[in-house]
Amino acid sequence: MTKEIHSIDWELHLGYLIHDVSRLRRSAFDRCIKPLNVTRSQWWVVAYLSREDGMTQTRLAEELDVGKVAMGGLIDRLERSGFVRREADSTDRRVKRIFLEPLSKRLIQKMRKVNHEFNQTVLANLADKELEATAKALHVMKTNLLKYLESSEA
Amino acid sequence: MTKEIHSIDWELHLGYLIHDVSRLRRSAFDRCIKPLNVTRSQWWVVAYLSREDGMTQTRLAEELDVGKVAMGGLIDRLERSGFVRREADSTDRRVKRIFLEPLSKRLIQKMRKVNHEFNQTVLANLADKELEATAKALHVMKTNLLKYLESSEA
DNA sequence: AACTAATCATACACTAGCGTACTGAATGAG
DNA sequence: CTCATTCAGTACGCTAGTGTATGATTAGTT
Repeated sequence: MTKEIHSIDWELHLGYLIHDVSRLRRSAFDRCIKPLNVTRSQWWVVAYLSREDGMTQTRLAEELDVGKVAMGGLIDRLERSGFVRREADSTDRRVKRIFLEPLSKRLIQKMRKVNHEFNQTVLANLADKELEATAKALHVMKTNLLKYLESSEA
Repeated sequence: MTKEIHSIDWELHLGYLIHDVSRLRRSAFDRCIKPLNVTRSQWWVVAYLSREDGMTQTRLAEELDVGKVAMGGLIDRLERSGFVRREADSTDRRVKRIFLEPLSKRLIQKMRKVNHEFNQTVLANLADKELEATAKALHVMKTNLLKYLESSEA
């Protein structure tokens, strides 16, 4: 029937879809990790620290593409929950380095499993080839967006 | 080189990509509409009202898949900016209906153009066929996610 | 008619993001 | 060496989302 769909339709459709999938993905993931007593944003901090312990706050903020203030708040809450600790840098008295506490190691173990199961759920009924094509298209969009954001930031 | 990529790689990759594209899309869109003096969330409310003026707050919250409290706040701000007005329902004294003010009509006109240009930018260098395939894959993910969220909400 | 249920909007507390302004510390130019 | 600049982290105020609780009002049941 609607064989000839104009590009404007795909534009809108795709916009909604990306928005929806991303939102639903967040909701679902949040529900998955609720029992672990850590929020999605907080988990990302721990995940990055697990690859390189002792980063500075500013560095973490850059890696996660988040403002320094937001990162400060996240670390406040993570520290209060006992997942990380702040430590003063020995050579530069401005910087505070963030280290994982034992509690986080346990979290990381549990999260590995949750992550895998979650992806299985989301990507069910999709062939590798489709996933590859989708990733490629999304990558182009990402490039377009980065270019746009760069060009208009002046 | 890396011809044989295991599905686990795509899982992760795709997760990051969806997250990134969605985030960058939001940032870019926010920057686009900054001159219009309305936020992304607020714009969505106006957009939905433009299709059916005079909805109740609860109905709007459902349509936009947002909590009633969040919707209340959005309407507070939209009302303060003069984009909408609250009106008491004549038959049910609990409900307040939201109506667009003239200021919104002008906004809608401007937004039409912004939206089109924005999509052109994001979807540059992508063929219709690729967009179609991507939309299809995202739709499957959306279905998976909805099923999961439904099943686990008990 | 009276009591209970559900419903609409709101209040409060929390997480999370942004932007701007600020303090203290380090660094680079003159 | 000193002064200006840069940089790390924080404070404050705003938007936006969540969940839970509450008051008012309506609707349903007995």
